[in-house]
Amino acid sequence: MRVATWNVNGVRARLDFIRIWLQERRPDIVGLQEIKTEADDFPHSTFEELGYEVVLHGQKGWNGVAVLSRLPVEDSFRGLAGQEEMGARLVGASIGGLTFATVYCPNGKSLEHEDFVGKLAWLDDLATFWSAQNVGQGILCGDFNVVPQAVDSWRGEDADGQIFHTVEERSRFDALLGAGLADLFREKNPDSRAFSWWDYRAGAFRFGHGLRIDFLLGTPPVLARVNQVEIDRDFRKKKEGLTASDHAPVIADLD
DNA sequence: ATGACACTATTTTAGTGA
Repeated sequence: MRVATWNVNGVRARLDFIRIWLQERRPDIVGLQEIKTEADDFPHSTFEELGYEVVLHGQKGWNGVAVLSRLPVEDSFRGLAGQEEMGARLVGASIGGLTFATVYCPNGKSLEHEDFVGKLAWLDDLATFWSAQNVGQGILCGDFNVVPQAVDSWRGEDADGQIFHTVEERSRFDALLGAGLADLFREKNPDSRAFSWWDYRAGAFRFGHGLRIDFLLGTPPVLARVNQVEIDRDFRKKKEGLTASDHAPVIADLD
């Protein structure tokens, strides 16, 4: 089974690019973030034609998440209770004995902004939500907007304390790990300096100025099934003249 | 220090992103 997470930065603007990726990589289950559309404007037919069922939690213009599955979806859930005012940022489903959820965590804007406090609260509620599910085989994936360790930032320790790199944000990420979730990429690639996001501006991608903020987190039974995890850096580049998202997909292959 | 690029919205400029 192949699973993946990808912040696509607009599903409608990215549709032809996503189609190429799905046909080339053939994932079974995908968590998408920043689809930036409500359900009425979602390109349902494109995914049906490619063989995917869609579980969607969208809103107009901003945020929005979806799960794509080639396997039958047995059950689904949308939204993080009590956090509705933060937008459409969580969706999940039971698929093939797996609880698969994907999230687009709030950005926080700046350390002084009220949204930063909201980001921390949202992450607290996410950990509470996940723990309450008592998940056996489970994956929680998405764009967490947190850089877990210095090695995950192109600026290394020089970025410590900046937004995405604060003790407060890192402690929330660590709480998810403490709740039994493993960072699948880091487990399989303990020493890699690898990024999943690069700014569109200033040639950040070619200069290697990136961050690792997109994760596939898995419960212990899932970790035991993982063969390999990779960041699909090739799909951060233009394809057939089409503009890429500023995030690369992260892919894991499970037994 | 600032901005750089890309997306969306009853678009023609502004807000957001990380």
